Amino acid sequence: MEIKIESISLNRNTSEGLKTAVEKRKESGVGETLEEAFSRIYAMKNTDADRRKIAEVERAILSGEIGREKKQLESGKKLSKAEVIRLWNVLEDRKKEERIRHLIESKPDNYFLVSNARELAELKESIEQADIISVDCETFGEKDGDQFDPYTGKMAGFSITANDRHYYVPLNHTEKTELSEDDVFSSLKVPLESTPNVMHNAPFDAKFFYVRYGIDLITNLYADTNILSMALNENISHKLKDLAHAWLKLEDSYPFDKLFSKGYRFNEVPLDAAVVYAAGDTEKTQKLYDWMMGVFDSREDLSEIKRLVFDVEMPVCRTFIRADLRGIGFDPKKAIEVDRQFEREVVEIEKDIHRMVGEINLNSPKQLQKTLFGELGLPDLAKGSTKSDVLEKLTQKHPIVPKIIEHRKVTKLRSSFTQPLPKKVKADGKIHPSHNSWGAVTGRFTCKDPNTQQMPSNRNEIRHLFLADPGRILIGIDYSQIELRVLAHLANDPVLIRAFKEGRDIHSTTAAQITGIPYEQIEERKDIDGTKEQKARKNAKPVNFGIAYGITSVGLANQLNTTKQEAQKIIDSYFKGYPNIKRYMDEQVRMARTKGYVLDMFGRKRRLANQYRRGFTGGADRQAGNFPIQSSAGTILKKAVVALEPILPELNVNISLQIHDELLFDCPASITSEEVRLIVDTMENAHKLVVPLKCDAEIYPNRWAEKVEWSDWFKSS
DNA sequence: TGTGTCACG
DNA sequence: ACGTACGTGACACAA
Repeated sequence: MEIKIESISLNRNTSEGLKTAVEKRKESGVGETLEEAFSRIYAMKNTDADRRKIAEVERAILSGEIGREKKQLESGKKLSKAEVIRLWNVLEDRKKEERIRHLIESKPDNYFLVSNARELAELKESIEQADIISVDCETFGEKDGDQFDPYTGKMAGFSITANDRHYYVPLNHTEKTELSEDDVFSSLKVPLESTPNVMHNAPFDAKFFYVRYGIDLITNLYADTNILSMALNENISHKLKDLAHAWLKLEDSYPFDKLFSKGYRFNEVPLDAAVVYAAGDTEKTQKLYDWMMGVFDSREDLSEIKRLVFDVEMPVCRTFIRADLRGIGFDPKKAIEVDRQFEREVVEIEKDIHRMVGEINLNSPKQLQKTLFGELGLPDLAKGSTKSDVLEKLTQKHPIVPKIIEHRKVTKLRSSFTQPLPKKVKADGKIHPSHNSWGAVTGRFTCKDPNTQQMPSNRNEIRHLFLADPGRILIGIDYSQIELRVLAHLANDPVLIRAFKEGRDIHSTTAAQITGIPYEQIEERKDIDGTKEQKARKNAKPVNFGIAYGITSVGLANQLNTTKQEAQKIIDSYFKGYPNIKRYMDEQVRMARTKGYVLDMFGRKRRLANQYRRGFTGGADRQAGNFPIQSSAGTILKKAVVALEPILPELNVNISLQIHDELLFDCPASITSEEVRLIVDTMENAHKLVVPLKCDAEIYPNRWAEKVEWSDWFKSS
């Protein structure tokens, strides 16, 4: 590898240690001593990282390790901060070269580069003899490609660990081997697909193998060390190298960008270095897996979470790798059309706003602050914050406020949805999001590229851009009030339990508990505008939502736009009406404070000791109250996914998306109402609580969220 | 790179 | 007395 060094060393031969002022003056070369130059640069506005770099360069110059840049010296320029940073980069590159040299020299005897037919045959045999292998791939992006995207990125090569032998198979390196990609996969496809495997971040690697080479590592995916790691401790860093360091006490290994220069791609790494780096990753994965399984098996208290991992998490992980690969249809033409319409709306709003206050960048909270609280003199209710729930309260004070809120909404829709989404469409015309089935500390999913969990639900233009495949329809099935049902179960609260058993409206029930108005009276009069019953129910909704978050008077006051005192009264009467809920929440807080963690219904754990130590006491209390509810609800949906596993293929149905308490299914247009009921029943019976679970199904024949009535759809088809 | 804001459940 | 809703990811701005 070649690293360009643009500077020259003036003083490599000068003796180390103290130098005279004369020498320093000479070295700096421009009538300023180095000491003066550095104190000048130290006095500038520097970040902590900058200061570290400056100190490093100062040390290197004074020790003669590096000299100033030739170009700068010749033109008589004083040492600038920019030059210091450039010199730091040169030093960094030198260090990288040294690390690579060390890496190559330290190659263990059980690391093998697979570069010819004989070595390939050896690897094949190793895989065939192994009970389980670990797999990892190295990727890169070229031109428009993204190294993290299996649809546009490429695989430089992959590594395999089998029976403590660690192989790297280059596929796409600039340094060629005797093997083509065809040679490799015609030999290895069967053993790779038929041997149970373990990966770290399995969805990433499995998708690359499947998309680039049609290799299915999903069916035999046995464990993902990222998931195992979440099960053992959700709070730590789950990067492979960090885990190997923390748990295996393996010496620190450098991540890619600490080893190779900026812009360097893995396919450009010399093979003798690549093999050590890449095979090191599968060795770590394998050793982590062995270590973690040892921990799970030796500790009785971990048997429940181990069951959760292998009976629920791993099957769900596999299901969503397949869901992401299948993707979901998208309508980019319509997206552009909708974007144009939004643009027209924005132009109109901006005209109105400029008429009122002149030129202003509405995207800049700073400028907005100045205009609203400065020039217009509106009251600053929240320390200068201009977020929309604060602005909402000023909407009567000045006609510009509702305009700003509307402007925010529409520009948000454009910048987060109509503009970026068409760029996410792959060659097959579909969007392929990336679900992480245990991405959140609460066990919930996360999703990215794009995050289909945050498509707007109040305006349907965006969801309508997602399409059913030709000849097929989308069906969305969501759990109704699953968190409150879980809470009723966990807290064993008689009022809440009875409400769910009798199929009562839960917001009216809470309104009755808070106000003392009889439930039936609220139900009767809740649709009549201006009645106290309607108002009571409207106020009860945020209470029901907030209760699972660890409600506070300030939080509720903000939601209801009322005073802290008023909110506190509501909370007090809520807990008076639901005494067991209060007791349950207190119990979680006590558990978190004494034991340092809380548990959900299925043994999933949230460790909060650190939060308490850091003085985030109130926050940790609320997290303790929220976790069992959020986690249990999420796990019930995951159990439903597992329960559906044998059923869906029979019905020719696939899961497309997950939105926390909802699944979006891709179904044949010919699906019958009985078949949909079977899916609903399976979801409702995924787990038995003391209250019934209830699901609602919506039929979307063409576009997501564009629903037709159940009765209409099933009579016409 | 961190902060503020806002989309979702 | 203090500072608050829980959990995410994406984007624009300001350094």
